[in-house]
Amino acid sequence: MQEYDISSCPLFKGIDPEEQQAFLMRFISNKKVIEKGQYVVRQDDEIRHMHLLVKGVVRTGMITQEGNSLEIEFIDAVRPLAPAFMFAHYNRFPVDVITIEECHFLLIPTQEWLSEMMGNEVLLKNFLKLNSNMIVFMSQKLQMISIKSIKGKLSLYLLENTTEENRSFVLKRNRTQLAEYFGVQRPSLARTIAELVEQEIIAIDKREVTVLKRDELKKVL
Amino acid sequence: MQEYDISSCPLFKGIDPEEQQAFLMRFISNKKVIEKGQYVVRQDDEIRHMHLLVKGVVRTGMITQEGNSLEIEFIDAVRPLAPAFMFAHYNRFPVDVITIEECHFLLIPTQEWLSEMMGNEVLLKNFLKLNSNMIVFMSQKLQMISIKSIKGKLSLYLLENTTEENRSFVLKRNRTQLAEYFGVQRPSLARTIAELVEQEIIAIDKREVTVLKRDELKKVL
DNA sequence: TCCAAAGTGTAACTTTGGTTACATCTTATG
DNA sequence: CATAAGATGTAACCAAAGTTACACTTTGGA
Repeated sequence: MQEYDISSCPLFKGIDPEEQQAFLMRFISNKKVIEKGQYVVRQDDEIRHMHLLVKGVVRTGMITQEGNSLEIEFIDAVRPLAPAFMFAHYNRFPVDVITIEECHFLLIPTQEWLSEMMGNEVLLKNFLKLNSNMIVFMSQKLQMISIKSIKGKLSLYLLENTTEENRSFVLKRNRTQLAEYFGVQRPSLARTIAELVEQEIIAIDKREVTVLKRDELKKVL
Repeated sequence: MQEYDISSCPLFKGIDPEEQQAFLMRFISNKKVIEKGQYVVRQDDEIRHMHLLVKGVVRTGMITQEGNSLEIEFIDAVRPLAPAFMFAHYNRFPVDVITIEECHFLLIPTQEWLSEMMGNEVLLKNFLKLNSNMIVFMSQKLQMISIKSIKGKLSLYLLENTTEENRSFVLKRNRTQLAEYFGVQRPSLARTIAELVEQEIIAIDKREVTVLKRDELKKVL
């Protein structure tokens, strides 16, 4: 029988290896192997099980139907699929999931997953944290997207990455990626950056940005 | 001693009145009364307790800093404050919360709330559902907002509210509200609707919309 | 080290949607 | 029923960002 190591999954962080093994033993009989290039689940399929990817890689479609880049995400083992959606009233997968290579899943019925969490505080905490973190991430994304102007998005980004004291930072993304992150066209972003530089609100050298007039940035928001 | 009825809170749905009473008894000592017009919590305050509003009304600031309408929300008792954020790594309130009238809160330490959930499956399910529903809501909002053009937003909205067979439906919102929902200006929305009518893709009479050319709408997305 | 591929800045032009103003229609309420 | 407040359609104008094209720079391998 094939062994799996689920210790890399955030759900099992802080849980004894023995307990992890015991967990695996309980659900190994629910193993499902899916060949390369097949659908694991389709968008709007009802979620009846916790789908735990224990081996392989999958690709998911986008949550946002439109956007500058098709938001395709790859998920490596060991990770749960759409854990944040399984207990919703509309408990259906938000995206298609397709295998990139042969994948192994543990399918744990929702009710049994609930029992597992009731019996293991760490597991419960980890699951709650995963969901909560997802919400924090989405709120930030929502905040960014709901700012309409490029100048506004950029200002927020610059203000969040600097303080009064620490006026400089190094961009983690290149210009093209930054434009994608903001959901705008690259030349448009370049134009806006050039404007801020022109007005001496910021200075920029390669990836190093310095905020010169913090107040001006705040005024934009 | 004042009595509270928490049965209206989705967290306690399906829980016996006796259990609800027992719950209240356990935490009634952690009651906190806040006068009208005072801050309950501020944005970025750490969340150390489940804040259960058992009496009164609060107002929260907006999640989105910009948008057409300032997204102010009123919360009536009995509801928890920001339950989806309490277990996040960045476990801080996403918004300011201010009382509209005298409010009573039950403050349940995070760890104790966790224990309550471990001891009551229905409570746990309700809490998970609340979080999951929040995520579903946010995904939908994200999807809508991330479509850039008004034509696109409108098309998605129309397609979601009709089928091949059922081509008509009655708008739940008036034009002004619809524009707010899309996060666009009302005259801009009116212009776009007029265009779709002009091209005979839809027909509209007061609140009743009929999709005439479904394919054209799909083409937009 | 050299070269192809990717990233970047910039300019001209187009499209979209925001802004403002106003006339008309609808609705709620006394 | 009368009337005022709010909702709606429309048009002219303006600002912001998308689009396209191209030259120049940087980067990562061969």
